[in-house]
Amino acid sequence: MAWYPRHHRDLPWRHTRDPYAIWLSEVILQQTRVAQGLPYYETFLAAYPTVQDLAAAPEAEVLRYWQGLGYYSRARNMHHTAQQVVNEHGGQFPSTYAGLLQLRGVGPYTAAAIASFAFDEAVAVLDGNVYRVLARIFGLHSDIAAPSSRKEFQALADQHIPASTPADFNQAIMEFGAIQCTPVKPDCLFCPLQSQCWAFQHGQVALLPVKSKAKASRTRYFHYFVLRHGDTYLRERREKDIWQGLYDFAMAETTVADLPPAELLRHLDALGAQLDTSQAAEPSAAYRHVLSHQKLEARFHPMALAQPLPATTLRDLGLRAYSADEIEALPKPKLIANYCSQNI
DNA sequence: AAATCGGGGAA
DNA sequence: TTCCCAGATTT
Repeated sequence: MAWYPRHHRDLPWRHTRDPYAIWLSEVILQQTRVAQGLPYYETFLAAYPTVQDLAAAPEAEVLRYWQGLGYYSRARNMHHTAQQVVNEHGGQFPSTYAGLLQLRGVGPYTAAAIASFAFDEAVAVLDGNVYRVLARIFGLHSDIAAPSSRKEFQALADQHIPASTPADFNQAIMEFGAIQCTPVKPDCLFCPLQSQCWAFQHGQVALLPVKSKAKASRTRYFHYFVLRHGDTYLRERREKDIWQGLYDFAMAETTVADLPPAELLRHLDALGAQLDTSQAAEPSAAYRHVLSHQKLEARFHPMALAQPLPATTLRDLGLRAYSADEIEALPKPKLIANYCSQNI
């Protein structure tokens, strides 16, 4: 806490005690670097200055602002919680850790952050930074990827947070982890905790924290049918799997790289699509896209419809026609946004 | 307890 | 490539 005032970054959410703004920043920053989340925080606060504004917005608009930030359930949960706060709490956020924990998308970390920053409750935050700082200083070798380790670290953090200045403690320990006690090449030479740090004293800084490795990701092959009629394109809203609530195209998925021509025809047949073969185009090159647990390889097949698909077919398949302007306003996965910006 | 859910930056 | 980021929810 002595280190913090001289080294911390000046970040906008540190200048407010508005639980709404703090909640917004914390949700945006979940599994997200400050540099990546910062512009989104400014955008959201400008678009929705109050929780009432956010609650009144259409979900697709919220997702559109969130586009590119990833983990889209955060945006859907955030929108739901805004409506919950307005409708069930009279527009006021719960003022305790336990109350905040009841909100959708607010877990132990976020509840502790809001409770301490907005309401001075003495609950310790436990994020990636805190795990790392505690593991090194106290020489804890428990696997931080294992859920069972949480209790041990949480108890240690709770044991050290001062009841009088919990917000300062939480800000300081996270900032210390982000700037000084970094994952790789921490600045031990100029560290104020050098003499008290178990890892430094035992030459194990690089070995802590212990974290088991994530399993290898699988590769998926997406074949998108970019069905155009005139200047409209057929799009679908994803309802499950990745990218829920975002819009892409009708598609087929395979476990190998190629979609056999016969299978392509079968899918088009299922759509009942009559194609304008005079405007036939080759499928695009592969667009590669990497997620935490999946590698995606997508090819886009642009096709012109000779006539619009029947309304019943569109409804059954969950498709709708959109103009280029409407497409711009739809929330899209980064992969799809990349394709659209180049081809539509 | 393990799996799932994005995207980007740094080394 | 690999790691990891102000984690939460579902299975």
